[in-house]
Amino acid sequence: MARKPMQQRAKATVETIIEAGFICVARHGLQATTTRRIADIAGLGVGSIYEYFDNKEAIFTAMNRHFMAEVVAFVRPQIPELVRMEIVASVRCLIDGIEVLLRRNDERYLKFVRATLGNREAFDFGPVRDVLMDLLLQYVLHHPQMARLPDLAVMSHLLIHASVFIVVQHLSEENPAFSFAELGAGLARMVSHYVTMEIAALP
Amino acid sequence: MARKPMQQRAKATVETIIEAGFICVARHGLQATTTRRIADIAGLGVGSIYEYFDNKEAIFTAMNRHFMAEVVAFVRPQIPELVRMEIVASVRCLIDGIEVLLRRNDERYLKFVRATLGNREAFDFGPVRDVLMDLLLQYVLHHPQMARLPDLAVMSHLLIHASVFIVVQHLSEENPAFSFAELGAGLARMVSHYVTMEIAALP
Amino acid sequence: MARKPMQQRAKATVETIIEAGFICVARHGLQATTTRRIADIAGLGVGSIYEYFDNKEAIFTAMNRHFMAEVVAFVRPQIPELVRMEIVASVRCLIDGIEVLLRRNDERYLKFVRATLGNREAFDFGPVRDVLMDLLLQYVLHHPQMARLPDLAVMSHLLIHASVFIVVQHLSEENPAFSFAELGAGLARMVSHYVTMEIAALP
Amino acid sequence: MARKPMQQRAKATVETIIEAGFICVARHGLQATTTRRIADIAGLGVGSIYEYFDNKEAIFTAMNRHFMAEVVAFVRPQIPELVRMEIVASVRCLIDGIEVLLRRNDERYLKFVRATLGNREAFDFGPVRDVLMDLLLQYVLHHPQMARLPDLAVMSHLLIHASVFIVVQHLSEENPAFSFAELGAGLARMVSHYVTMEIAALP
DNA sequence: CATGAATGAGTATTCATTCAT
DNA sequence: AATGAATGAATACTCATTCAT
Repeated sequence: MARKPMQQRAKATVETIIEAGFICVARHGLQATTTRRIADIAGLGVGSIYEYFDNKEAIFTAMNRHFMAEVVAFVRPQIPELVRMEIVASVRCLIDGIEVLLRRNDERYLKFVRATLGNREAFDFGPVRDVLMDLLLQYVLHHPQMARLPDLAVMSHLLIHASVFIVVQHLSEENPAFSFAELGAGLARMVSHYVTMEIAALP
Repeated sequence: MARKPMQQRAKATVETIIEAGFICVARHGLQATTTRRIADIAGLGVGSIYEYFDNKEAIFTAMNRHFMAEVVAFVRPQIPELVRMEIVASVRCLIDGIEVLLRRNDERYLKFVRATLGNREAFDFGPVRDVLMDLLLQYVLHHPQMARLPDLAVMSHLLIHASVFIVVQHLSEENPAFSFAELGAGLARMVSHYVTMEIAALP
Repeated sequence: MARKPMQQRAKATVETIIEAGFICVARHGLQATTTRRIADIAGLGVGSIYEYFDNKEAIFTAMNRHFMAEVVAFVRPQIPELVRMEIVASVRCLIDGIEVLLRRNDERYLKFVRATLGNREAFDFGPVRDVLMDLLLQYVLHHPQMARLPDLAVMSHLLIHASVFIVVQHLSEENPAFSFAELGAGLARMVSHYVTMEIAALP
Repeated sequence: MARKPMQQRAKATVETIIEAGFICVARHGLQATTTRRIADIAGLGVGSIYEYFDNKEAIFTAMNRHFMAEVVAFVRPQIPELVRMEIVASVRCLIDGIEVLLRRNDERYLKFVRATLGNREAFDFGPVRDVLMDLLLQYVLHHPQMARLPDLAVMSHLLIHASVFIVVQHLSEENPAFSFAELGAGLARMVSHYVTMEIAALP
């Protein structure tokens, strides 16, 4: 059983392991990310990993948590600003920020997301979905006419999931047929039109 | 080196192996799909697999090819009909058909897609993307006003990729918050509104 | 999952592994008997062991079964003769035979018994206890006055268990204070006296 | 190198560790008794164990010594009484006492004996054998006719070893076919009869 | 004295792949 | 063409022991 880190040094070690995990996945892929390799990158013995993690899976879980927390920490403070913008601007602003975040540190996070996308356990999208839902809710509160949109639940789910996948997918493309900015613009416009039309259709 | 199957019997064996692959992934997951298990399900010796496939990866590639071909074979004949429908009806018709296809044989294909989604090599989306692009192109040819839409390339890419992911994602959900039909309807409406708005905006 | 050996060659391999197990325990002790060492001694790759045994424990179980079967195969055919002898002669005859058996092949079996004595799973004494019980029963049938002995069940259990342990214990002694023959004689005399006294005490 | 505990507190710590060892073996078995677990149970850091013991083996040795000393401390004071009894009574009295001792503290000692029986190093029977030999010697001195028994050395060795094993074996049995008291009685009677017969046979 | 963080050799087990029959 | 026995590199995980603080 993994110990709870009690000393300051131990806390740092945990961080080191998680970071080594990201580096390893980025460099070698999920499959080739072995406990030994993580330990090597972290500059630790294999055993040290098991001082803090019950098993390999737990490292991935921690990595996911770490990443999701970072995204949330990036998005949440911007919500007040984002809700005041027009839809197109808001979406673009958000997406551009996300791109920067995903590309930081040699695309560490981007590669992690790509690698774990298929893996329900390793990739738990929850916290980010929640903050995006929150953003959307706040947006609606600032734009009351949107509150009357039908199927808001369905559409927001659809929008959020699709966006995440589209973004990851595009950022992963080696030779994309068009720029990320164009993608963002397209996404924004689609949302905007949808809202406009639906509201216009309301009695 | 795996020989090219020349005889009728050999072709059948290859098919048997591919089918065993799908069954195995569906039953035990990608990780637990070993050559031995595939051979067992196929009722063959392990060695026999290597008569027809260079390595395990090649089986997955063949499975992907097989699956994609099936989707294409399902979509292509419907194109003439689909292009004559309204956007909403067309999208819904297509998506409903896809659902049936993915759920056939104990969700064999759905489980395969889900399992290989993160894997760029095992999941090569190409042929399906092409037939969908083709459908879209034909659709535009039948609805000339759409030809003037700006960013058609971007938007079709966006639409197709997002749809595929959204569909797989929703079908994988254990307790979806809304029905697949609602999802299809939402998707269709979004596309429809987008087209309407953009065309209206044209000079 | 370990395969059932289907070919002749496979059967031989299973035997080889079991024998290697005995050699390894004899040479290095139970603790140091690793799957790799067994494989090395057997002249096989590690993997081959797992073709026929689910896990390491299963090898020990098979070894125990093999050993017990050998003891039984040694004792059972002698029962007809043993039951016709006097108690002292019968016990001595049996015990001397057992010594030879245990000392065969560099004391392979003796060392195995010694090593696994404490291990309820690895050392399942059952089959030997049964054949000894059988011998005792037959003996009683040939010496009807013994049938009237009280506590026959208790005493036979006591006798058998004690004998096994005493024998193993003595054979394991580096510098025994007295010979194995003396031990056997003592054991025999004790049994004999007990029977004589108890029968004499009967009404 | 572990220091010799010089202070009172250190002595107590050593005792704590030994007791933790017994608890750990009783709870989790020999295999699962790790230094870490012992330290946890003792409420110490792992490192502290190595202040007092050179290695893990040394803990087991100390535990064995502790246990054997306890048995000796239990038996020795009773010798004067035991030697004055009849054989049957004496044996029963002794054995019943041993049972109580082994069952104390959740069968701590019984479980320890069972676990280490096969292990020559961890289970050194010496001190107990010596006190039992002493008891036997004193007994003979009080019953001078016994002094003329032939093979006294052999028989006492046989008796003592068999008894120890039989007792442990029976106490370990989940569903014993007969009670411990019956076993003790049987053992006592066997010894008694043996002595009677042998003495009667003397010239 | 006491600690717990760090270690790394060692272990059982898996599985894609080969190859003699 | 077909097989299944054999392989061994690779992997996750353990745990006695050390040592800096």
